[in-house]
Formats: sequence, C-alpha cells, structure tokens
Amino acid sequence: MPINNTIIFIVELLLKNVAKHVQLNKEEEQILLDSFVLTRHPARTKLLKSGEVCINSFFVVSGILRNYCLDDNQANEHTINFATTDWWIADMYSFLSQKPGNSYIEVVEDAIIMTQSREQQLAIFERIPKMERFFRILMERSLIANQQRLIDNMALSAEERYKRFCQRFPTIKYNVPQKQIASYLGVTPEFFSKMKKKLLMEK
Amino acid sequence: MPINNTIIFIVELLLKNVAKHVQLNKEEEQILLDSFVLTRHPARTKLLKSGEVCINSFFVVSGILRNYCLDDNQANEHTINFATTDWWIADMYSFLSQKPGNSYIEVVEDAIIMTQSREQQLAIFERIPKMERFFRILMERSLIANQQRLIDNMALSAEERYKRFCQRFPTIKYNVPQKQIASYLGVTPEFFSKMKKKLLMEK
DNA sequence: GCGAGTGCTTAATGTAGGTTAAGAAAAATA
DNA sequence: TATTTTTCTTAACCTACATTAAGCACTCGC
Repeated sequence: MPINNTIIFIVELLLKNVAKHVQLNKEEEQILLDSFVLTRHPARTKLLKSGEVCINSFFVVSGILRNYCLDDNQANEHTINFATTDWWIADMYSFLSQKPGNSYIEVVEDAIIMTQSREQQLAIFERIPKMERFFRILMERSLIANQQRLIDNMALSAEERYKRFCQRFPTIKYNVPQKQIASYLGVTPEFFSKMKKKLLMEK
Repeated sequence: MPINNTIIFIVELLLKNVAKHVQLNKEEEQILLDSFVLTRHPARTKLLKSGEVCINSFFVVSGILRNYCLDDNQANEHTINFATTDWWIADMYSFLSQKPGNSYIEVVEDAIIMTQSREQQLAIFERIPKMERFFRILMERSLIANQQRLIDNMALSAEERYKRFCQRFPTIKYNVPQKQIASYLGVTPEFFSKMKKKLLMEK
C-alpha cells in the first residue's frame, strides 16, 4: 500500500472511531488529528514501565499492545488488558492522575499506533468540548466491560472464562503467547495448558 | 435535626461532591438540584430488579445501598458494589444503555437518597456541559477502582482482599451481613466465617 | 548455523477455598 | 411474645487450581 493511502487509512480509522459517539466538523477533526503523533514499534518494545508516569494514551492502528502488572513479589504477571486495531489503551491510574504507576505497556505484535499525551487530551477537552463527551462514553464502556470481567472472574470457572475470552478477542487468541492469555484469565500457564488439552479432547 | 437543616445538609452534600471536580455558579447549582428527587427507603427495599431498565442513578445521603447480581443458576449472589454516604451507584450497563440489566440494587441499611434519571442526566449534560466533565471524572475513577479490584482478585488471597476491603469500607464492615461481604470478596459465607476466626486467633 | 533464552507440555504433589449438612443465634414478621 | 426466616458457625469431605520440576521445542541475537 503506498504511503499516502496508508496515512489516509490511519486517519480514517481514528476519525471513524470518534464518530461512533460524537460528530466533529472538518476543522475539529483537523485539530484533533494534530494532537496525535503516529509511531511504529517492533514487538517487545516497552512503551511504559512500572514506576514511570503514563504520559500518553495509545490508539492502536495495527498490531497488539498489552497492559500488565506484577504482583507483590514480582513473580507473576497479571494482564490488565490487550488492545488491537481500533482500541484504546493506557495505564488508566497513571494517565489520569499523572502520578507514577505500577504497570507496563508492551508491544506484543509489531504495532502502528497513534499517541496522545494527557496534556494534549486535556487541551482538546477545552477546544472541542464534544471530545469530553467522547471520553466520558469511552470510560463508561470500559467500566462496564471491566465490571463484567470482574463478575466473570467470581462466577465462572477458568474454562468458561477462556471461552468468553475467545469470543471477545477472536484474533488475539492465535497471536499472543499462551502464558499471556493465562495471565489475563487469572490461571497459571501450566493449568492453562492442561485445560486447553482437555477442551481439545472433548471435541 | 429540624427538617430545614436536614435539607440544607443534603443539598450541601451533593453540591460539595460535585465541587470536588467542577465549579458551578449559583444558577447552575439550582438547575442541577432540580434534576434530582429526594427519597427515603427502609432496609430491604429493592430499587432495581434483574430484567428491569435502570432508569435512575442514586447519590447516597445516608444508609447503605448494594448492587449485586446472581450467577447462571441463580444460586449465588455476587456483590458488584456497596455505596454509603457521598457515593454514587447504579447498574452501569443498564443505566447507560437504557436496556434491561441483570443486576439488583437493594437498600441494606435505611437510606436517604438523591435520585436522578438517565433522561435528566443527559438533559443536564446539555444545559451544564461542565457536568459532562464531572461524570467523565467519576467514570474514570470508578474504572480505576474496578481495575484495581480485578487485579486484587487475581493477585491476592481472600485474607488479603478482606484486609483491603476493611480499609476501603471502614464503616460498612459492621453494618452489612457477613454473607454480603463474602459475596463482595468472592468467597462463600462458610469460608469467610472460617477465615475471620483464623484472623481473630492470630491476634 | 549455533547457543541462550523463552515458551509449552506433562506429571506428581500440595492447598485455598468450595460443598454439604446441621445446629445455634439473631432478626424480621405477626 | 411467639413464630418464622435469615444469618452465622462448625466440621467432614471434595475439587479446581497452584507449585515444583523436568524435558522438549521454539525463536532470536550473534
């Protein structure tokens, strides 16, 4: 794909994502686009490390990002979320408070992303109040999804959670290491391996 | 406390809660207040049942409310959240989508609450755009708290989660049935009882 | 192409927390 | 106050998942 077409595709992806919830005019669209920076990163790049302030939030154009943290003794990873094409991701606590966080954001699969700093975001809220609405709705939806995941973790077995995961992230299933899926579901890689085998044999 | 003073207290509680994040002028404050209805309910009142649309969100003046759902076989309750004085509560999915939800909101301890319908809320967003910001911030904070709880559920033992619960809800601990605390922590009442005894003996 | 790390699987053993059941205590209702 | 209902506790037994440890299969940097 020629570079110009690629850039048109990226711009459209972001604008359509916003247009799902609020209508912007051409001028507003341009102001919004100017507040983002387009970057590419190979797999394994760490975009954020524990202890740092999460200055930026990321809109994923292609590839896969992952937000995770370590438990108290630094022994186990817990995946907070994955993000693929057309998703937003950040360390919410650190990004919103602009204080040091305790999570990591890493590139799982080579990624093209649109980056917006908290400073730029707040400036956009002032210049385009409709974007305040957009992020309110984004927060509302994240909260609902997160609440549902919490309930699933309490009410469902690991097997059922895995089935829901496959529905929610149909593509991710084949593109991230199994141990990362396990750490999203809240089980060990060993148990996940056993569970997967059992599911295969049942078919 | 004479009725007039009581009402002044209630109005101040709500306005101060809003003032934590946005500054309203007198006129805006009045418009906001007019969008709420003040009601009282005895313990055990169900303000919302599974299958209903969550028309209203609630700001708790006094007492305790609880949002919970049942699992697939209707056998176990899972507490999504408690709300005491100065907290907001609703079935987020149903309130935001205005579609039937699958959770309950019940009064755990006799309560005085300020009720605002989704319709009124959306009207307020139009009349007082600053309130859009207020609810964005409220959603952001709920999301952060919910994400932390999810991580705690994956990373911590039931005992550690109980300790955090006691820190987060210092008053609730003594005012709601233990089985409801257990259902918030994600353990059975029987195990919770055993765990509490163990904690007492350790001291 | 080679070596070092990383990820996946399997299996034996361990444990946090669930289930069932029954009685005692407390609280709601009459 | 009496009666019913709900809540709390205890104890025996059960299970989903964790831990440890080992071997094999990758993939990535050199």
